[in-house]
Amino acid sequence: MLTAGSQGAALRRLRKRSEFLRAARGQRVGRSAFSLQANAREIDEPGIGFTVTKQMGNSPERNRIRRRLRAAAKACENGFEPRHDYVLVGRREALSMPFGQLVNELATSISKIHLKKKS
RNA sequence: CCAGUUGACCGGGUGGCCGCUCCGCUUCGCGGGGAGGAAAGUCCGGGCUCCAUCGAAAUACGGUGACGGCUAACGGCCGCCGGGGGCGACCCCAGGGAAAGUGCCACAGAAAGCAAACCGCCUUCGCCAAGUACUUCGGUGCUUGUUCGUCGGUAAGGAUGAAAGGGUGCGGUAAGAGCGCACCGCGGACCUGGCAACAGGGACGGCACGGCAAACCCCACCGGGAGCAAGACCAAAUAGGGAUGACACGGGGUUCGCCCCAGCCGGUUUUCGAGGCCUGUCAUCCGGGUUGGUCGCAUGAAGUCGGCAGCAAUGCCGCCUCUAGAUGAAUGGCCGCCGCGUCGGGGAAACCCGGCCCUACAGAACCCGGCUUACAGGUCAACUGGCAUU
Repeated sequence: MLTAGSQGAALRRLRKRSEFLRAARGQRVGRSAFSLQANAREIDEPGIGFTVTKQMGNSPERNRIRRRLRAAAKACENGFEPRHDYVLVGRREALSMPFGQLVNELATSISKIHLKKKS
């Protein structure tokens, strides 16, 4: 199932409703293109999930938001810390924002959310 | 060339890097498949599944509605008819029944369905006036006429309305009127053509039978309900409902396997009577909910090409193909090149340079056949009306 074996940074995809609810109880950081939620988990591999609600647009637009966020998450794969679950909630800005900016904002959001947690 | 009508189609291409999902294999990898014409709205029709009935019919309710055909079926499609619109190609139509019955026809108008009569027109009579004849000078008779009243006639004309009991013309009449005639319209036995809807002709009738059924209704035909979160199965864990059996509690018997008898009072079973039941442990079975997984799940009324039949929808035959299967939901992210469009500049033109956009509508969720709605830009074919040329 998993393309395991390579590195510890392989991302695990969240699929259960309970996993999303658990992540939503943790820290969160907001940006114009997305909102990042994170919470600790006992599994070593970091988990990532995506949420795009119906208010964001029709079905092709929602798909596009989720795919761009997924590609951005893949780009900062090494930034995610183990033993944590992350959920990205999409916003409409994710459609039009340049991809480089999207990746930068995600990287800073990840470091910020862990800084916030320690304080 | 310009304007238009109808039908069909495309809906970016090609590479690089990094990914997702499914399938296969020689499994630390490799190879292959991977959104649409509407996938949409969920408006119809089916397949499939469960429930009910296990047979259809009836009632109720809902739907459809010219005629003929196609289809698994349809409210779909094709052909044709009728009506309406357009110079035309062509387009639009919820297109059965109004002498089965009930009901409605606002406002206006005299009157909205039995026909009736407001103004008007005409006749009789009365009153009045004028003229005239006679006169016993008081009047009487006759003729004509405006206003008014009255007994009637009439539906030409006016006025209202979406609609006023055929239309136009001539004759006719006191005035009028299908009262008579001609043409048109209407009904129509019958004849001809057509499978039929219907079309053409039409003796005769003298005009009667207004509209609304998207008002109730009548007629014909069709329809059981819910839907893949249908439904089937597996596993785990949790609380503990029901049934059956064994053991344990009193007395007696015993061949030590077990058998027989008793169980008051009280409580419960809605009430009364009868009957049944009451405690604990263990085992088995049944039932209920939760979570996860597997199947359902893609070979089908399937598609390409060719042939035949048919005006067509469509059907038949042959060959070949396998063509997405996700489930917090894959089918993508980024970057080049080409192409399209558009804007600006240069140029006589071909074209060149630069910028923008690189697209519209929109994402499979069990599967098919339709309908409806949305859609940037573009292509092709047939036909129509003009203009020019030959």
